[in-house]
Amino acid sequence: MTPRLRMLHRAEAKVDAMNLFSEVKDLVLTQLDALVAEGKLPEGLDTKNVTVEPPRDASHGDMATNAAMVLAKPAKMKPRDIAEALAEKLLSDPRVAEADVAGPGFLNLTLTAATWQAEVAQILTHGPAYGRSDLGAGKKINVEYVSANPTGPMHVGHTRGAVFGDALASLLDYAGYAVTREYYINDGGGQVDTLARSVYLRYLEAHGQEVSFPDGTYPGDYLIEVGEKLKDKVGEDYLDQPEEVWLESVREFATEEMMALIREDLAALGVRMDNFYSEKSLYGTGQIEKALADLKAKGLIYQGVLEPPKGKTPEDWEPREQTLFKSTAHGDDVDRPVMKSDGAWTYFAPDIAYHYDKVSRGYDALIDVFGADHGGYVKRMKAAVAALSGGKVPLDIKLIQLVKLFKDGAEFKMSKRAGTFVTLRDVVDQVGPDVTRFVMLTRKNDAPLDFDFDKVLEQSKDNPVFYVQYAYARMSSVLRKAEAQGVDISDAAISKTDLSHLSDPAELKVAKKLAEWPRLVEIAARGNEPHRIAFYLYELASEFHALWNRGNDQTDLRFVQDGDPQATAAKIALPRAVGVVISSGLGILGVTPLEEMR
RNA sequence: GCACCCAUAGCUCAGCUGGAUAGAGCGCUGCCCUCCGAAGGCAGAGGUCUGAGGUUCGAAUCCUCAUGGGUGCGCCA
Repeated sequence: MTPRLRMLHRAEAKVDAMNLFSEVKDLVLTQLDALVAEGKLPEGLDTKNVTVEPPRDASHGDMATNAAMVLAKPAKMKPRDIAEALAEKLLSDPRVAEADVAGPGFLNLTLTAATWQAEVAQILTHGPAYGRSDLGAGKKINVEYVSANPTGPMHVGHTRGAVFGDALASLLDYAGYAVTREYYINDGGGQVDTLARSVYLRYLEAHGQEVSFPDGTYPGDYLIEVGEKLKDKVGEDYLDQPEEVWLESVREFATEEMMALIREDLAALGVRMDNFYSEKSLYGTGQIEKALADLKAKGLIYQGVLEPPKGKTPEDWEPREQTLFKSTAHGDDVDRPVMKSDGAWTYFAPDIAYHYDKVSRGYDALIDVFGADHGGYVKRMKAAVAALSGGKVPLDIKLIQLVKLFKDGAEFKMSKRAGTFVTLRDVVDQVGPDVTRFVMLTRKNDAPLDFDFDKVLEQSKDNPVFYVQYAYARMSSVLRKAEAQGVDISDAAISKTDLSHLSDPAELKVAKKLAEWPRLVEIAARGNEPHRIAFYLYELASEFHALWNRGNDQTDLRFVQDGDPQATAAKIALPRAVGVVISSGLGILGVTPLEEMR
């Protein structure tokens, strides 16, 4: 093995300072180096595929490494021979109790109880910082989410995207990135004109006129108030006036009103943006021109005529020459128009300019959170960012699938026309922000989500929100009881207690689950997958509930030892550590832990 | 027609960027409260991971094809 590879190992170890799995992986790599030095392994082996992870079956041990199998071929040795040599080396580490070769060449490791006890102590010492990672190494990352059109209140579909983006941003922050949470306001296109016309109708209505809402306007009640506010502001000035007189001013007024509404919706959900970026600000300021000039300089802008899509040619199709972006140069299927045949920008042009601006602001990575119906734009956006940044800034686009609503046991279909339109407010007002957020994260972003109004409020184990909160409440209850016994329940005091009694397999099982937390954070952050946090918390809660019930017939496993404050003081470390991790996890999801279930 | 996403227990879904005998919850069967919150726990039954090839020590995971769903496809954002 080369010195360069050894240095890589050390760098990894530093990154994952508090991750026990990484520490053991580092140990494995170090011992592989030692075997090389002793001439028992050939030099120059590539160890990048060596992993240390929890085995699927706990009876195999605490951790398993595939090192022997990965290295067998390049080393031209039998996997079992490598595994046995490595096992002997690893046993010299005080943390390793057993090292067994199994199956095709797995090396199963069992760690000493003291190692797990030390991990629990780490949790109590570091508190919320336990599990924090510097995986991101302070790199700047921009997460764009929600970006709902400023034409009305947010609905349930937006809600899922908002929760996902917000949790992802928190997760990345926890994993050591410098995160910016950003909202792109689509205030530059035709739909804000439609909004302005709709508000104008409500304005007329506020003046006592009878109005009707033709197709292509927004008939929603939420604009009534805006029409009245407009009346308060401008009085009769816009009555009987042509559109040229009022359109621009009403548009601006209405957009601001809608953004105020959306900010309130976001606040109700507990989402706070760092930055609102206006599409309109890109027009007439040379920004779009600048971005396109950059692409043009790279030879990616040209005049051309697109082929009609095969199999589904629009009836009114006719070939037109347009200004096109050569997105096919960066993986797209066809080139995309940036300027219409009448000389106006397409929506794609400001999108390019917006992402150009993000790149210019020096972000190391970008993430866009879109609705699944925008799946068709992924390739072109990635192509644009790849071109603008010279391939230096990765863009990950997360598509959020639909939310299906259920009420009274049946699917609840939304329809703007029928007025059965469920807003973010409807949901948050009925079930609260915490439940809304957690439930929205109990599915992968690209899987459809069923949201059942009755079920999410149910207090039973098939409601994951309740199940996790219940575990936290039980933990809190235990601490209250301990305190009533006169035990000092501060984390500082608990962390100083002797943890060597934590040796029952049932207790160690919980400690092992806790030790997975830092590793899980990194896995979730690497994949931009906050849902993993929610699933982990459910599993952790499950382990905790199981241990709790063991106390029913095995009294020494109870956290509160009646009439024995000393024993209690020692026993509450584990539940408290569970509480710390649950609290951290819920914090990433934006959910407040409950100390009591009421 | 093309592109992207998806297909895992009867149902709803996980599956840690290729690991060992594929896991939870619901539902079903049988147990556990004079005892820290039973709003919970334990045990059992339930699978050709849609199908067929391929890559390799090893595939639910990666590649190709097929089938079945979802989304989108210039002058709307």
